[in-house]
Amino acid sequence: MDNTGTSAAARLRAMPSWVINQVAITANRLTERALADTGSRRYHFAMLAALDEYGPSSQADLGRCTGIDRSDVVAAVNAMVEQGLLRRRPDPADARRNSITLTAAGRRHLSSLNAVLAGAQRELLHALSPAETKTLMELLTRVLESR
Amino acid sequence: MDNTGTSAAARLRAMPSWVINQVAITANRLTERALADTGSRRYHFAMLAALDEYGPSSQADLGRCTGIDRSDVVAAVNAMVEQGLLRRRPDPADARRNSITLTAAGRRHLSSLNAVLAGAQRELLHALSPAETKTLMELLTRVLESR
DNA sequence: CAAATATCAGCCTCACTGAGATAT
DNA sequence: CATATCTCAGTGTGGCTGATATTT
Repeated sequence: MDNTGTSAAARLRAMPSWVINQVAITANRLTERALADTGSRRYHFAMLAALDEYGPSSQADLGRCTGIDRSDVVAAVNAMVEQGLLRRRPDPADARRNSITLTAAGRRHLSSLNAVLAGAQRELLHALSPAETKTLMELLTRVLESR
Repeated sequence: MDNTGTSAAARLRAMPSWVINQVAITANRLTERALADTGSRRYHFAMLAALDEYGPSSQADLGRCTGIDRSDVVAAVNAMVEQGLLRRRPDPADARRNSITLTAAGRRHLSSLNAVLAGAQRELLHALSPAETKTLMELLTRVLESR
């Protein structure tokens, strides 16, 4: 072999799961780099965005609508309560639940994360036209929703 | 929130890096499950496929054409030499390198992995037509090659 | 000399599991 | 009772870093 150009094996380049994973690795690198100076991680953004969209939620619901495991939700809520971005209170209507709410600081923080992450998306997809990006998203969404 | 349908937040569903990552998680789950009874992992398959395609290679080249880190290549080669799938010899032409070659057992093993992984791809993409799959792969490949 | 290779030890995040306590 | 929520402790992989020894 003489792989000067860092091009991957044809067998791998033709395998959907491999290509998808490589793109995901790239995407995660870019988003992590973008978030580096914000004090937040990807999980944090996902939960802030969900709370902004749905309003006060239980941790279980938060996990469901972000795809984050229940036990990782606990850790992320802990961290963000500590940072003053979230408030955690017992849910008066169901004592099993915590009611998690965005604070004003959390809402401000979310909007700065939005800007930062929008930049990462552009970096990731700069080779695609808007129409192609739309097509890509539709296809990926179909794959995701098919299970 | 009342997220009975497990549908994700709109903000996340609209973010390319999030959707790509979710699909990658799904893909990795399916491929790992498919490989479960084979004694191999994804890294092992990637390296076997590269060796089959390019012939005997150094570990550094193997890492480059699979996207696997140099230090993880060491571990994977160790495991597969142990299993009798690979042979590791010093490269007579360059004493810094090891020459890694497929054994007959390695070649046989690779073709059973091929079958198993083809099934996982079908599972992953069953919601897409062949033409859509092709489009998806083209777009993802462009994203990958743009960096 | 600088650059490339192989190896080792170790880090961190993420995705996930299992079990327990509490409440519905 | 079964089910749901929250929490904790812990696992395993994957992607990555830094250092070292050796060779080109």
